[in-house]
Amino acid sequence: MALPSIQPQPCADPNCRGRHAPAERLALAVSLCRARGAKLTQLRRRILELLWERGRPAGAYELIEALKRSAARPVGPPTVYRALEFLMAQGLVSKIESRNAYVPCAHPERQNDGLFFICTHCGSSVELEDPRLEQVIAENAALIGFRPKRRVVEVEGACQTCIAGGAA
Amino acid sequence: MALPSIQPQPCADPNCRGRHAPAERLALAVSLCRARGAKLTQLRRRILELLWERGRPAGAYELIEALKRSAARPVGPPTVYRALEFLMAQGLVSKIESRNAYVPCAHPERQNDGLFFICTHCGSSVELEDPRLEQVIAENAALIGFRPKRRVVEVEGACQTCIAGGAA
DNA sequence: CACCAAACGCAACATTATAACGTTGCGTAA
DNA sequence: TTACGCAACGTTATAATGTTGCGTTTGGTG
Repeated sequence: MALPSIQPQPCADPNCRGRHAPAERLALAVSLCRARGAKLTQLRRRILELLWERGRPAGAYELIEALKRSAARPVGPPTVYRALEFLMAQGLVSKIESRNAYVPCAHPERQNDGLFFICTHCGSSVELEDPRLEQVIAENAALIGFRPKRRVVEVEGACQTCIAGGAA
Repeated sequence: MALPSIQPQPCADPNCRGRHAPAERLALAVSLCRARGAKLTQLRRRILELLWERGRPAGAYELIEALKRSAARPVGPPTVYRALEFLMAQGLVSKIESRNAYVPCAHPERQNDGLFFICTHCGSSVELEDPRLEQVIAENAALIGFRPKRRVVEVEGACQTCIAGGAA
């Protein structure tokens, strides 16, 4: 039941563009949580799975809808929000603040927050990483004596596919 | 009536930290809108003024409350949201996505979006600018053939004052 | 088993944002 | 003057997102 045959692979390519197999990423999440003693329950795992399957930011209420169809019982908003809170605390999910939506994190095995590109036409999102971003933010924070805790970097625009397809 | 004695000063200091006199920034907004043929109506100006006075991100419903006290008649949510939309289109206001709140832009005379530092203790925010940020984002966007339109960069943490005061 | 803490279920509520439609005021032109 | 067009604003209702409070279940532990 616990995806026994799949070995999680730490992704070494910072420009992999988030193209991971959901099952493989899920196995990594299981592995990480076990190592940390964090309880990735059935519900939490199912929500993470839904996010990976979806391939684009999903709102909390979209998840509730999806669960209503796939789960035995419908789940309420508090339940989903609590699961998302857990997943975010574990670095398995990020919130896209500009859309009130949630995406699975490409690289939960690393600590750093991502840099998100969200297409306003098709709604897809891609997570990249760039250490220079941390650097620039840290330098600016130092200018004003600010101690950063969390950062949000989101870029809205048109993705390659939509540009090529003439939609943008 | 139109703040006749104050001359708006384009701020040349990118590290001014947003410390501007509200009246002076308001005069600049009036001047910019006139030059663009954009109508900075009484209501829109009043909302911008409230944001400058407040000195920290304000939610739409806070503004509604403030207007209820200061204006002849109460205004409804759509009215405030439309005014904010106008002010954002003119680059006079930015939305802090991670807080669902709105702040006046320090430098509407320049085009670029800011880099916001928001203190989770006192709620204050500071807007900085750094061209390297545009550079890093542009390079990453190029990697995936993405065409950026708008960006959100927000850093949550503890400000100098709260650190010094022991609150953080 | 008894106990406890964490996770979950549920109802109600709070907050943020928008839809849909009506009104006002102002400029223009017959 | 009247009619028209248009942008801003008003009003009501409602959608969308997120939270609180509290009771119940569950899974581990002595």
